Amino acid sequence: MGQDKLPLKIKNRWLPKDPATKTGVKMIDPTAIPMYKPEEIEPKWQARWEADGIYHAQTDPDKPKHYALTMFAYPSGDLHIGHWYAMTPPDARARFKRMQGYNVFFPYGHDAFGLPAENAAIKRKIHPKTWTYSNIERMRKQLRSMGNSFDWRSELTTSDPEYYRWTQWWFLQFLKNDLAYQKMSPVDFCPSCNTTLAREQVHGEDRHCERCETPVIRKDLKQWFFRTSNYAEELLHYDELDWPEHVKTLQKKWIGRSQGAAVIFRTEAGDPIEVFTTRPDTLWGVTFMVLSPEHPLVEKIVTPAQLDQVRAYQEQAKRQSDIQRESVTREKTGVFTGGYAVNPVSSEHIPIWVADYVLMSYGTGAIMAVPGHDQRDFEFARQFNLPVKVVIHPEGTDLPLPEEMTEAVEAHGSMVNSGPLTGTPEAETFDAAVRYVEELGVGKATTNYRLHDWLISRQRYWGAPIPIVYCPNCGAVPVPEDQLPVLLPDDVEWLPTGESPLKLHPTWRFTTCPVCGGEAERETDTMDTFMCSSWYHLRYLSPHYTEGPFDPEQFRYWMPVDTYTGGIEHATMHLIYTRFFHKAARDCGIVTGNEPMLQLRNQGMVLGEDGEKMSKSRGNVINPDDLVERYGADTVRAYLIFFCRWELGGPWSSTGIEGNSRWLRRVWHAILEPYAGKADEDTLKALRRKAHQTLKRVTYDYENFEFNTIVSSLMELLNEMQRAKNAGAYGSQAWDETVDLYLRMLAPVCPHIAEELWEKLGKPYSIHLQPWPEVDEEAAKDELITLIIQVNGKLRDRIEVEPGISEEEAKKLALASEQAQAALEGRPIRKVIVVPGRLVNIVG
RNA sequence: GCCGAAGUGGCGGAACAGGCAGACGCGCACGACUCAAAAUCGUGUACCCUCGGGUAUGUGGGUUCGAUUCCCACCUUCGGCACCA
Repeated sequence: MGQDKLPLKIKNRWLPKDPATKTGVKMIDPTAIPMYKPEEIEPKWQARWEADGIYHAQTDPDKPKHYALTMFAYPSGDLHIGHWYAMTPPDARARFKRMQGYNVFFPYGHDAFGLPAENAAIKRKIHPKTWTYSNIERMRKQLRSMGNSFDWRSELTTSDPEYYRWTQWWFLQFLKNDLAYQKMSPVDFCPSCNTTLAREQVHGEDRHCERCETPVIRKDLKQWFFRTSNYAEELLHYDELDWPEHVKTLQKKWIGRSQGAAVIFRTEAGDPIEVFTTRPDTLWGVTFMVLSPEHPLVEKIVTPAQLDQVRAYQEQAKRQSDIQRESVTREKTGVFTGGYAVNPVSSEHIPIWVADYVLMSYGTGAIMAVPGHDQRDFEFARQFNLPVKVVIHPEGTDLPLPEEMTEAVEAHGSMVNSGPLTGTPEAETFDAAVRYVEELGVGKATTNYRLHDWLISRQRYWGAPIPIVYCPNCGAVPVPEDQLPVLLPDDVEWLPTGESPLKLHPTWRFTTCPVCGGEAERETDTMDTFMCSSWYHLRYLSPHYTEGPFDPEQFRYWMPVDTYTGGIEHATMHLIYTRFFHKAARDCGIVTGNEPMLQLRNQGMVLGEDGEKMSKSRGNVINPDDLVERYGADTVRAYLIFFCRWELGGPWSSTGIEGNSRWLRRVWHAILEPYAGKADEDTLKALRRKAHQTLKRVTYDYENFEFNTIVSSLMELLNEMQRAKNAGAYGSQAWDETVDLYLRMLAPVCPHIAEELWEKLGKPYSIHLQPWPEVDEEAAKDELITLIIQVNGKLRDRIEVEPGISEEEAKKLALASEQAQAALEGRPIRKVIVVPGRLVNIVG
């Protein structure tokens, strides 16, 4: 280094153009300045940092810890600009925290199991394992080019047997503690991916697969579930968490708590039909019941006369999920079963219908229909000429006649036409109705949740095998822990047939029963990959630990995660699963604490230059490797941090990044090119003031994820430095102090150039291990402030005053302003508002 | 339909707690350097204007001495949910 000379033609850059401002400044030998060559300094420092292990986190009870975690990515093969955007600002913050004296742990790994590997395998005839691991190899290199301060010693890959051994172990712990169970149930099945999906992986009104958008179908399969819904209530509590409101709202909606009552109706034959209602106060308004087409009782109550119709309807409903549903305002459909139920409060006999607007997956799959006070029931009643009753009278309204109603009255009100509860005032209806059914022994208050148990079985190859053996004598037997991992065989036909590929393996599935030693077969389904990502933050702590999923000593020091960052798309999936997982693990006695991640922040998305989502088909994809080659990683980092608010994201601009490239070159030259001259005291004071004001601002911004203004503040400071330098500040104490602060503030954003300049100035290696500087409040203080003078809220004048100016003095100065007086046009002054140190508003 | 986020110059964005709207950057214009171009440096850059000022933060109201910021209604864009009983 230091060999490259500047071409002579740019020797007079930075020289003031106006002779009057020259103040005798003379540049000393500009040709001695090496050029800024990121392509040379970046790999050099990356190698050095890694060799020296400066980002290795070491447990140190005397130091405050900071576990900064960024969501690991699926190794799809190429590092996308989105990965840079997700990882670079958190890296800058982790670096800032490190300089602040925290013992920072910032790990990285690969979420390597999953469908794309299998799909690629099918398409290109490459083994999923080969594909995945070569992608990982490639991404490792790309990840290193970012210059992130990852602690690579903790790198993990979820498809390594060393990792999934413990994924299987967790499954066994949950099984042992009755948090995992197997049941036959209608599940969502993607006919294109040939596997079942968790409820969360089914999207949209047409209920399509999140990955391939094929509408899912219902299948009755015996599958494994986790008891996520046991934690529905606890998951609604966020007191310990500093999470974005938006994410909490999404989760709360997803969990879907609703309070109401469970009420048992009976068929005329005496079979119970339990329903859930949020409106027990409308019990006397029930005029029919509706069962979901899949409801088991349908078989029993359907009369021979109605059988054909009901069967046909059930068949059609089953196909429904196959069919793209047309519109939101679908007409209600349904069929009468021929059976009748008895209303437990009124003893009225009411018809039982089957309709697909009642979902088997919510509540009990059966409802009491109150067309007078529920819009859906109302529409159904009108469709099939069923009676409507009015039993609630909202205050201040006229009681409508059922035959004249055009919509249901959903408002609350006092009870009418409700037997012994008639006349109950609005405020008491819910409690009175619940008490009434409780006394009759036909119901009770309950809370219902939308959240389902988590279906974790997948009929795919590239995942962690579920460690279960089926024995004809002993049933489903867990594989003993000392026999883990249940290894995924390599020689498998992974073509999707709708069956688990492992089932087609000639030998793998055959084994012996761990209990009786007899012939048995392995479970051939694998686990949902969200299972792998629910606990990776724990494995990072000790990725090669063999005594358990993590080293408890490491856990005690590092957990919980202090800062977790990633995309919003995981709000109702990964982020619910991992919270559930931690709570379940806590209840198994394996971990302590209630929450795994204390602080959560989400980044937005980098869009293409056209403002649209980046996609290959649109041709608007930005490739980070090309950018690094052209500008260097520091410029790419700076641009990503600068160009928009991190949580919002925004469109990429290929001219915008030029600005950041220029900025770093200016930083380079401003600091390295010497000037002769002597600046006056005021210039130096102003320089220090700006430096410390910037430090104050930048410190706040790093702490609060306000990344874009970090870069703009540093740009402002550079502009000030340039002015001071032109005025002869170079080489002064104030200059040296400012440069020192500048590099420390720059280091988290642009680690390479900061390190290089730091070294060139003869400062001790490494800048990334230097302490974060303290703000000199005295130096940061403004000498003069601009006092704003308004008349009737409009700016009329501004005057320079001492910051400590008294209200009286400010008022006097304002009233003395000619501009203000002119604006008053002789009107009398009614009021004067003085905001100390800011403005005076004269109202006249 | 319900829930959430966001609307500020030609563009990306700034404005910590209701007090100078447009920091910083891009782009553009002009100038310097150059034979010339690029690069670099400098200056300017919301709109209107009768040059005094006036108008501007999606639209319309409101609160306030004062609103990009708070409240109400609406419009647009993006995201989530999808008959949840």
